[in-house]
Amino acid sequence: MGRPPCCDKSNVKRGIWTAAEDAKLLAYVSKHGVGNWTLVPKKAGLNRCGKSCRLRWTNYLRPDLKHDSFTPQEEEHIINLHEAIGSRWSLIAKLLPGRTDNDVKNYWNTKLKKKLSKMGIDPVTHKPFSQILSDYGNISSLPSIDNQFGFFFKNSNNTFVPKSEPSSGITGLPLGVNTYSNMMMNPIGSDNSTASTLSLGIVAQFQEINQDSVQVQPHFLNEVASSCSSSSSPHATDHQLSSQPIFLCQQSLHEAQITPSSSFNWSEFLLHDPFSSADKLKQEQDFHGTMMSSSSVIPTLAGGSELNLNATTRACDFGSSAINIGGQRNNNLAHDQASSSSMTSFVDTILGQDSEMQAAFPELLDASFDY
DNA sequence: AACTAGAGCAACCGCCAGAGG
DNA sequence: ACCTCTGGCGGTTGCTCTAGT
Repeated sequence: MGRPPCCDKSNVKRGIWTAAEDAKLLAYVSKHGVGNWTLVPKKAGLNRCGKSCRLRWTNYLRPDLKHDSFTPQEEEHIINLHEAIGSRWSLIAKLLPGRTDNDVKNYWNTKLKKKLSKMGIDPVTHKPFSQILSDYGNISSLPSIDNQFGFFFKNSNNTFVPKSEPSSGITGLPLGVNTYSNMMMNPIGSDNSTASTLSLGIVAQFQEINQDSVQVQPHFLNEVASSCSSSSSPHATDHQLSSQPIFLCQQSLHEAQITPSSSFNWSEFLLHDPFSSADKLKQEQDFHGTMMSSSSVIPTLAGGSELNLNATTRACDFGSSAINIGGQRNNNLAHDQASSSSMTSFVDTILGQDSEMQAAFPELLDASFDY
């Protein structure tokens, strides 16, 4: 028959661990290392289930764990990763040194979900609520400009209402959220504005980058694409990603107009009140700066194939860097680079390692990833 | 001071894939 | 081949603390 049960669950202690128990477990693991967890409680003199010991060790006692609060960079990273791969906490935690899946999961559930909701962003799809509504065809009858901006909040009746604060156009729009999928799902419309022209060029370049990138990093892009498109097409295939026209959805003129404002930085948004007047002013300035500098930004995106991996990294760098595709960084570029450089380089490192792995194990390229 | 609601977090639950007998 | 267990994972629960009334 099979193995004996790891413990008698009816006779093991449960609940909060005491300091003495922690000390015993710590002493044992420090001396013998982690091995068969079913043997650990017996050898360590603990009246606990092995599973409970493993959990206590991995979530609390491990010496490499951080026990301080999450940094803004980690916060941004979690959001971006969640947008890219969903609630795969163990994966996300592996990209956050010193954090456990439980830490990340708790932080998401207690703070980040609420934060996103307050910002008018659906924490599941990472899309503005307005876009979700429009996806369901409920927004077409609503008038003009407010509908662009995802500033829908739940009222006391638990229904979404637009924020009453007048919008100046681009102000406070958290459109960097889901930049990748916004580009896929919110292609530029048919107006003749500078913004639209700008974005058309960007989307075209993004399409080019995207196609090349599929050749370079299919596994990576598949993962991102399948996740980002989960709300509307949860089972998007590689074929859909690589060959389907980018202009998948008919979008309203209003939504087309806002695309250039995909100049958004999580750190800025999360750390500041998005509706404060100071931030509004700053964001307006950013937007104007973007528009003024856009013509010089676009050519930098039109690199050859050697650029594409990096460009894809930028585009799918699930965050501040992704905004670069949107014809922007703005006047705060230097500041942002300084503040997020460690995270960006970290992501670049991860992606670089991924590329190396792909090169070393080309058979992985043929593997299907069904999330 | 007492009560309540919400936040934060540690721990448990249940499922799954893989491994051992 | 089959059964059972382990280890790992994501989801959920429940306890503790704190702020508000």
